Amino acid sequence: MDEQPRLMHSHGVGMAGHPGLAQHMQDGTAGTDGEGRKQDIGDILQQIMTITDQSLDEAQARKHALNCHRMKPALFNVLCEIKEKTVLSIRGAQEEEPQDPQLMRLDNMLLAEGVAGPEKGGGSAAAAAAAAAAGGIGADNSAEHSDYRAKLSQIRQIYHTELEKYEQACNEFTTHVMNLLREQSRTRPISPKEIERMVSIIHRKFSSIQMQLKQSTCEAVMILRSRFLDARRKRRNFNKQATEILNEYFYSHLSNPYPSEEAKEELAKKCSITVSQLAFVVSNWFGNKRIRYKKNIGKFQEEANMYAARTAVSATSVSAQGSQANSPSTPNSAGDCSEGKRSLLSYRDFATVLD
DNA sequence: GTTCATGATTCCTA
DNA sequence: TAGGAATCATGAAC
Repeated sequence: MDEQPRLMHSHGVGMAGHPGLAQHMQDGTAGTDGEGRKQDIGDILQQIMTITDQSLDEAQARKHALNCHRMKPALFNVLCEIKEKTVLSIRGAQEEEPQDPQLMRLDNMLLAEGVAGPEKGGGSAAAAAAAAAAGGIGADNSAEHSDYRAKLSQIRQIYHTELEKYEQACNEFTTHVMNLLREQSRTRPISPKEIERMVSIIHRKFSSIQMQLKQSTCEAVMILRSRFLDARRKRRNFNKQATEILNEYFYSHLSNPYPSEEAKEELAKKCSITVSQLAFVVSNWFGNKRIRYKKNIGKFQEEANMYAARTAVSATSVSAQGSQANSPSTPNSAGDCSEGKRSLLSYRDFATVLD
């Protein structure tokens, strides 16, 4: 500590190796005339230049002396306070912004799509919803559905990997900066608050990078979703077996071709329509079939006869054991046909007559 | 490329 | 709200 007299002047405030500067700061009167001022500046510059001439050991020793000086904490506290009251406080006020609504939207969307948050059964409810909206037939559709789920899962995986990378990088960088600032705080006034602020600035920077990642992920999900949903109008024909099952039902219930919900579901299962809303697909089929049969009974006559014959054979073989047992549950009874649900037999009869 | 068959969608009505 | 009717869209056959 024999260096201290060199470091500090009589009033206790001085910078290591800069007595002239300390003196200048201290009395504030140096250089009242031009010559004196020039002399002071020259001294300061000289002292700065001599710093570079110092050996590393000497510099370290000075640094250590400064760190150990009894007045250092007090001086740094004062300087920190001054900083707080000036530039940093202004910057701090500017930095306190509410959470970005855009980021919130992205977060919500990623949650809704099942990309962020806990994994929902490997493919998310959104995938199921999209698949349901797409409807579809048999294995074809379930394959498409699983394709959608697989792709969504890939997106999810990439998103989480990237997110993890960003978080890791952010943590590493934050730790590095914090260590650096702590180290620097020995030689220049840096308050813990300032370090905190710096950390939050870093976090904000990284979260803006994260936002880009979230944005790209959302875009990818949207593209995937639109591709999948665009396939809604893509016609996937029922396979032959499914058509046979539906036709069989249709012609065997020609007097009332309006399958109940249960019957529709049963038919859908029989036709291997594996996704939700399967009854909806069957409804479409029956809707189309009814209208087309009605419009062109003559054309369907042969088909009707064929299925009628089949039903008759089947009914004979099954005999009195209840021929309906093999077919999906009974349709809405012909007796309660409303105005819109007319028997198509009358149309066939007319057509037969007209033929 | 055209035509046909047929699944899907939309609008309207009872 | 379910079903009819019209229409669109697309796969398959030629």
